[in-house]
Amino acid sequence: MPLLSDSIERFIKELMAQGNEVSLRRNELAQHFGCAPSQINYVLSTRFTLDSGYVIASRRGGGGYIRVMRIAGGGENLLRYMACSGIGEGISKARAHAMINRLLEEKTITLRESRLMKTAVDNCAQPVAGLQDGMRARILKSMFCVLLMESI
Amino acid sequence: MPLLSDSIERFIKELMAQGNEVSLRRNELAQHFGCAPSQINYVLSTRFTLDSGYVIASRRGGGGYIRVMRIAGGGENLLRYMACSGIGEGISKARAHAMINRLLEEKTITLRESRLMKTAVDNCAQPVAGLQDGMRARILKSMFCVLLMESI
DNA sequence: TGCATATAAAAGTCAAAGATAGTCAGGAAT
DNA sequence: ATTCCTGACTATCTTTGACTTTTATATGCA
Repeated sequence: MPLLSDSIERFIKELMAQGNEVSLRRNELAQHFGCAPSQINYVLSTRFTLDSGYVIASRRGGGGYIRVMRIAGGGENLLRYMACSGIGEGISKARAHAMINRLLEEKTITLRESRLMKTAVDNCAQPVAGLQDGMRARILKSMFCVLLMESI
Repeated sequence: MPLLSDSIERFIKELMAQGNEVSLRRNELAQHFGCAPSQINYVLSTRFTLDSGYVIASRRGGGGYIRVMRIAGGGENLLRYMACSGIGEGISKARAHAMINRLLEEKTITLRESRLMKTAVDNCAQPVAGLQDGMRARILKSMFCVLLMESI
């Protein structure tokens, strides 16, 4: 008897065979496999991670969905390496900036993009009052300011 | 089956295709979509917000109406407004996305930039193990993945 | 006529119900 | 020991309906 998680993983990957994206209803999928809905979350969070090249987006409420996207671009490129292997569970500010600079030198990103990325990693790493909303506000503001500087 | 709210949103935006303003009768519109009149208010208050560049004016009583107006103009002024007045000490995910979408529609930022910004605000607001380095790693990874992704 | 009041015709508000998805602790299986 | 799986609880998004407020118009009366 194959593992439930493996079956669900394979099923989702088959759905994605055409195209790099698929949209799921969590409850439907759970019913199809006769398991708890939260099992789907388990599979997604263990088998469709950023590190393994997937991005998940979802929405709750009526008309809710889970979208699984596969990151394109096979093998060799620098970005892929950086995204998948170059960062572990944690990274210093210095290393983050170094990686961003490297992408800029390779012309993989623009100057503006590099500045947006740097301000995001710089500002995300300090604690802030009003936890979630406060952090969001700080990062967003810092990015707006980057754009504003650029436009002057 | 597309979501009712989405259909109504699209319908209103199509009506506005010519010109930056449209006038509606709430009850007529509700009847057209076979829904409760208050549904229209819901759509207006979630999809036609100030952050996303709309202003609503209305009048009750006989001859009542709802007028939806699109605020024109992007660039430096919009950025300055958003950076200075648009965000307080905290901001929700929904508002942050609305503002970023608006910048995109006004062509003040590119699609790629909008995706980088969204992923930064989305990922900065969840707790993470290994506080500072962990947060930096997650944001950086998520931004690298945006760059890798062909389509969202 | 001119004013006050009633009636009708809008639109607004808000809380509750419905419809999804997410989280997390803990037991089960390997 | 680690990975798998579930269920209870939480969070978010949509839709509705009962009730309120506002405005225009009709009616009645001095």
